[in-house]
Amino acid sequence: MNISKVSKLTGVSSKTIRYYESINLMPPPARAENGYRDYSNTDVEILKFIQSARKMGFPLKDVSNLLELWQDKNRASRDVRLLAQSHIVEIEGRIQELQNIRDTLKNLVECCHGDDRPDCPILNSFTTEKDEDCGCS
Amino acid sequence: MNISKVSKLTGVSSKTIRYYESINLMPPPARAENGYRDYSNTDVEILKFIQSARKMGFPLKDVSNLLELWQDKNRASRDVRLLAQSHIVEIEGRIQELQNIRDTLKNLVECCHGDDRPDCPILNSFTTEKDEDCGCS
DNA sequence: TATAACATTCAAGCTAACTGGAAGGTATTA
DNA sequence: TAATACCTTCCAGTTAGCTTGAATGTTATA
Repeated sequence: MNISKVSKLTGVSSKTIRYYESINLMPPPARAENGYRDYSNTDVEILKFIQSARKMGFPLKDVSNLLELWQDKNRASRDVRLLAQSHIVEIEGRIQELQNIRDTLKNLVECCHGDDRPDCPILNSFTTEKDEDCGCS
Repeated sequence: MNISKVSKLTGVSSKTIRYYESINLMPPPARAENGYRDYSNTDVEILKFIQSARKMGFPLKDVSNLLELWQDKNRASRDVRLLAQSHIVEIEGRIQELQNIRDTLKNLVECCHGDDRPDCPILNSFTTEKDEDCGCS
């Protein structure tokens, strides 16, 4: 199976597949007589695995760990669980941060008359320190 | 006021202050006789403004727009409001994405016995396509 | 007076995860 | 046989937002 076939099957671009190989995330595939990469079904499975983990937001470094665990017959599910849990914690932190920002901005937007007048509570909030609540709600 | 003073006042490192100047985000400050940068109170205000906007998650490009609006006496608060609103939309999208990922992962973690056994639903979910719900909840 | 702690510029490096392009070989289709 | 659509490698560029370092000059402190 050549690279573009795999690309179609997995949704990963050929460039990216070669990139994953270059950083040792994927094992180097077999080569056909003409020197083309020749992928097996196992290779495709690996790539699909990588894709799934990426879609779950795991960075490549974590994906690499997960791959190792996946291929380790003696792995403890605990290890994977721990990795997933710490990933969850990290994600929740980011969600929290974004929610704080959103809430503040929403508050400010509500206070902004949003017309031709130059007076703008959003901009004001960037210059005057203190609570982010404009008290208009 | 030299650069390290400003750095302390604003919490922005000297390096970063120079960087902001180099990308034309900050206006170039006056220079003392020795060639050192000599900042005014206005400069400090500008930097504080930049910091606030950055803390709200605005990318430098948006910060630059906001700065212009801030300094434009004839600005319409509408413009700022629009910028803030589109920023909110973007943030909410990211929150949604992260929440989806978190929910899926949480679900998987709950299904994972997390012990020495090799069978792991988290890893399995990366190989078997279909709904992400493991049905154990 | 020595030295430490500032300041300057310019260039390069970092992180993450790719993407683009050039130069060249191979395979398929008309 | 010609065109086009693949494939290969290797190097460089992208984005965002800084950070590090080198070489050099200035100021403040002991």
